[in-house]
Amino acid sequence: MNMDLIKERLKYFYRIHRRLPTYGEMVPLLHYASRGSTYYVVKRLLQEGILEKDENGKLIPKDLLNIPMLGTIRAGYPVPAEIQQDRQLRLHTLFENALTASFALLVSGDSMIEAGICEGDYVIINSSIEAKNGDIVAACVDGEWTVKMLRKDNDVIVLLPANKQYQPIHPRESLTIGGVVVNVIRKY
Amino acid sequence: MNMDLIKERLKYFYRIHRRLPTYGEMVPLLHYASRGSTYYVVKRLLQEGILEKDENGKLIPKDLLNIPMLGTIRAGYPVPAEIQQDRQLRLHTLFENALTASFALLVSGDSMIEAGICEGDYVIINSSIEAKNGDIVAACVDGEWTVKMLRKDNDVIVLLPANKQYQPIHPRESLTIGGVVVNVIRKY
DNA sequence: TTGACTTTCGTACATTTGTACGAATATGCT
DNA sequence: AGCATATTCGTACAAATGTACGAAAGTCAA
Repeated sequence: MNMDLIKERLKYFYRIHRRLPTYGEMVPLLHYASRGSTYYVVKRLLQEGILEKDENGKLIPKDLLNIPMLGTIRAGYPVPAEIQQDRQLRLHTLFENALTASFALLVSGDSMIEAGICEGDYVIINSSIEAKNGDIVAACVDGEWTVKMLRKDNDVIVLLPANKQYQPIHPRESLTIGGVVVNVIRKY
Repeated sequence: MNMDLIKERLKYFYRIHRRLPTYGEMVPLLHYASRGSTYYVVKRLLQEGILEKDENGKLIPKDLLNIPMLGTIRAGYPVPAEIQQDRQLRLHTLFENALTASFALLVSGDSMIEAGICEGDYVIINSSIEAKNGDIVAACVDGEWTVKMLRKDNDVIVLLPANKQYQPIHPRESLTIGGVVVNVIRKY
């Protein structure tokens, strides 16, 4: 039994079903003839840390939601991508701040283009994190919402766009910080 | 029984365990006294489309991995975010192309800055999608990897940076398209 | 209050589950 | 070849699982 192939098949099942298979369901999936075999093979995956069990003894995914991380790529002049195989981009880690007290907004407009936030992007806002100087925030200025960079100079708050064609915003009457942008997600 | 509260509790369990609870595990989680009750309540969640069953009759999450989608926000001059409650940003949908035949790369450099791809971003490359004109691709030019926009003019291929300080790349000897960028993810 | 729902509870039952173990088979090494 | 180890199979069993159903309790409007 090829461990990588098994991992692939489990990953496939997980993608389709959004859950791990039971030992019984693994029998056809992994092309075994009995549950004893799948039990044995899962034991090995547990030892290798590819799967985990929670405190109720149920299997939970560990490295299945992940995407192989091949290394760094220059977006400047081309240099070799330092291929560092077998690292994994763990989506769970990437979105750890997105799954609690968060909401998403679809971006329209181009005022944050120089910060890499474009029309059509989704920004994830965490409303439980306190906004620090320099954070990109979703703010309600004088009754209207926008995404900008927060700048505090001793109690004077300015919201800076990341596009030279726009002016900094100096809140007049009211300012509510809705939360801090913790993720930007783009889909092509 | 408050459906929203139940949803919250299931979401909480899912975040901790990365799987749905069994009917038995739902009894303490949802503060019921018997499995009959949780079975009843899950039946309602299924009717409302909050949970699903796969073809094996097992529960699978539907709206649990998701992030509330509050609407559109202007990154230009502030306008009211058109709050459209109860829509959900489904991470699964956003990454549907990322979970098959894909790998991730960490971006360094600034040659794609005008396309909103910045240093520190993760790009997800799908190697099974054929690159079309205008796609952002990971390509190996004369032995070195880079992220650029693909331009094909009758068999002449040019790789365009998205930064005026860089020149278009005209592959001399070899060009391999590693795949198409399907997602960009940024974490602050 | 009455009556019609809706929700919860407890119990029951056939299946499936995780787990264990011994026998059989395959694999690798010397 | 031989032997040791790793893997697969089949069977067994207690526990948990999904499901069904009738009774009890709760809710709500007339």
